Amino acid sequence: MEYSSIVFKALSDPTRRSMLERLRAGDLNAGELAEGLPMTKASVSHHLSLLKQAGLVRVRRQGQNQVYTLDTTVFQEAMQWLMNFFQQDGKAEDRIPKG
Amino acid sequence: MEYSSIVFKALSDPTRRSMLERLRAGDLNAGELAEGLPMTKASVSHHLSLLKQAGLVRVRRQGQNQVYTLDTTVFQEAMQWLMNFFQQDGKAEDRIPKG
DNA sequence: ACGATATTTAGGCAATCTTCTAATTATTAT
DNA sequence: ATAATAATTAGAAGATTGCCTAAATATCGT
Repeated sequence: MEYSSIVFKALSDPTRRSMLERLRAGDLNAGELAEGLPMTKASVSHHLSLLKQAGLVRVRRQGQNQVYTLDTTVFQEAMQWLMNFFQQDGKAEDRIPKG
Repeated sequence: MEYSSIVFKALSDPTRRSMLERLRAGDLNAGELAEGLPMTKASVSHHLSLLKQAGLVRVRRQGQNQVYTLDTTVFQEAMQWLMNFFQQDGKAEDRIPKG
């Protein structure tokens, strides 16, 4: 699948977006990410695997835990795709000055 | 479904993204949007219906044609969601100065 | 009103997605 | 080595997606 598709698909699920939002405040392990979510840890694990695939998070083992970190690189790429709609040869009335 | 989900899901398909990119250059009718795409007009119509649902395009009838226009409002909203990851109480090393 | 053109809607099929339970792997503590 | 804890993987069910063909709707020209 195309890379942009993977990223936007990953962002299209509310559960995954809420995980990403919680990771903004700091790293969390899989168990912590599962807390409060109305689904099993197995399902949470599956969502995490998709986020990992999309490059939106990285993971490292810390003892018994898998610790997840937000990877902001891909966010910037997705943002850039969206920004191109305004900055790069778009219609005049939609254009934003380059600064 | 949540609004953000609808928008990101709409953006997650390469066919739909390519349609949006072509609409940047100017309005196109359904037939023109279908040209060059490896699928039937019915399928293209289905994709257009999803883009409309997401608020990414608007449509008006012009004689026999349905003319599609890019609606940039929603792009800005999606962009804002992504920007929040950097500007709003993110981790220090990811933060971008507010200007 | 009729036929041609433009587009959407309906119904169906295969693939993918989200969730589950059960089984497996990895690490820690005894 | 064994038991406990943390997390993933496997396999299955139900919903959704993306595509198709066929039928329906809307407009235009005669």
